[in-house]
Amino acid sequence: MFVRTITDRASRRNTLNDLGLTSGSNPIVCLNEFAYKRGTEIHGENEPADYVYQVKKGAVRSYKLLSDGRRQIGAFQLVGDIFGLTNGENHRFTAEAVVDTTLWLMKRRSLEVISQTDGVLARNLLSLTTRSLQHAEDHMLLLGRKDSLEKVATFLLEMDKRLADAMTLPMSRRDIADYLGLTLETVSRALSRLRQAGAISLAGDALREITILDRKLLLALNLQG
Amino acid sequence: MFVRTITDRASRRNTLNDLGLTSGSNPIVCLNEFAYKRGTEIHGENEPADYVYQVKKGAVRSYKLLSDGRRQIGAFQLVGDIFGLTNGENHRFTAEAVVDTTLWLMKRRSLEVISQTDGVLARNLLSLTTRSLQHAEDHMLLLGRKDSLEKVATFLLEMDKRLADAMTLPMSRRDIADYLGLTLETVSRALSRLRQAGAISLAGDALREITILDRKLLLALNLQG
DNA sequence: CGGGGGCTTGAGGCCACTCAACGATAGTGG
DNA sequence: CCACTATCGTTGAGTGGCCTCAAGCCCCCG
Repeated sequence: MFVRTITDRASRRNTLNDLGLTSGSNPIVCLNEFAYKRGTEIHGENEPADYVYQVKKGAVRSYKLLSDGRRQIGAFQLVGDIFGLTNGENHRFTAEAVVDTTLWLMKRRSLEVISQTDGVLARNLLSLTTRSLQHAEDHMLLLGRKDSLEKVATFLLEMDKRLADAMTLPMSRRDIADYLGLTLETVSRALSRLRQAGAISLAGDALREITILDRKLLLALNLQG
Repeated sequence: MFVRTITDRASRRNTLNDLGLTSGSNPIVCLNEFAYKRGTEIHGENEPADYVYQVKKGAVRSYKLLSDGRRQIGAFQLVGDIFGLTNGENHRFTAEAVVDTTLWLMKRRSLEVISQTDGVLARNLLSLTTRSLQHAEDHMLLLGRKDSLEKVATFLLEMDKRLADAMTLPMSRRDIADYLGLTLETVSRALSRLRQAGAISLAGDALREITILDRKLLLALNLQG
């Protein structure tokens, strides 16, 4: 695992802009780049939240565990996503690298201090939190009220939108299952049914290259309001 | 349904304090009291969010619907709770009065304007959003990974904590079911099993007075991290 | 070539759902 | 006062969707 302090201006400005830091007037946020091997932990649940992270490369899963090992993944963080934000002192999820992943790190304290005087940053922190909340609200509907085919269809449409180019899923069937509240076998069966129905095609390494052939069919399964 | 503008200082100060408005320096937030009959809609999903609400008396359910009528209640708002906060222009839930309910209303615009200059208010808005997010995160774990008995046990402990005095549930079995991702029959069966196990007792109107007799038993079912 | 990890597929079982009957309570109107 | 109805909750019987367990395939890698 290697560590490097970002010194080139371009990288820093890019990230800071995502948080809406206004130029110049702010002290410099401590910003590091950090690489995580596939499967390693980024932060644990209930650990002190010292850093806020942004995905530069790779993908992250954030999850909670029950004491007997059942796992619920609350969200996947993909390139560009910011996570680790919290008002309290501790993280509420465990975060792990799904694949080899590079993150930008910021000191949480710095953000807190700056947001006291920088209204733009403060509003962007609220905006990020609201976006997480909205995702969680939609996901509650999925977990509580959709059947397995609908869950997988919704998942594929979400990934299609967020991965943008060439949909190669970074996560395993087990990860998908723990995100959707299913077992990996049920996910696999749902994907097979969608493939046989002509909605998608599966290819590549561990059948993780997925192409959407019939979007209407998936949308029909992604019932909304 | 009656409407009355709050004019007495005590009520106003009480509510504003919940949001952390600092005294004096702020323009007065338009604040009304509004009564809703049991079952009536407070605001609809995707409607413009003009107001923010605080429960003075009663209880509120906030839910999403699928097009075929399946319903997922994301949260119950009880006395003191603030809801209707959103960054976007529209509400993301439909909110209905579970029982006859009285709310305080505030103009959302006013809060937005004030929070531009009032750091304390801004931070409290973030804090409220974070609390909602935390609840949603915990609820995802429940919906995705707990069985019916665990769900009902968790629900009872939540209500016990939040209702404080004399636990008379305001909501029906159907509401509970739509909150927990179950059917009303399954909720009823789970309650019966908990009663037979000596964990709770049921009494009152529609068997909505629930007393916790054996907290350990419920806690054992409320597995965590 | 053996082993391991990830995925699929099949067989069988179980938990929650569906459908239905029934009791209790409150409100309504004759 | 009593039917009548509507609402809410409980309980039983049977079904079905998802889980469990197991086998087998593929691919990569030592």
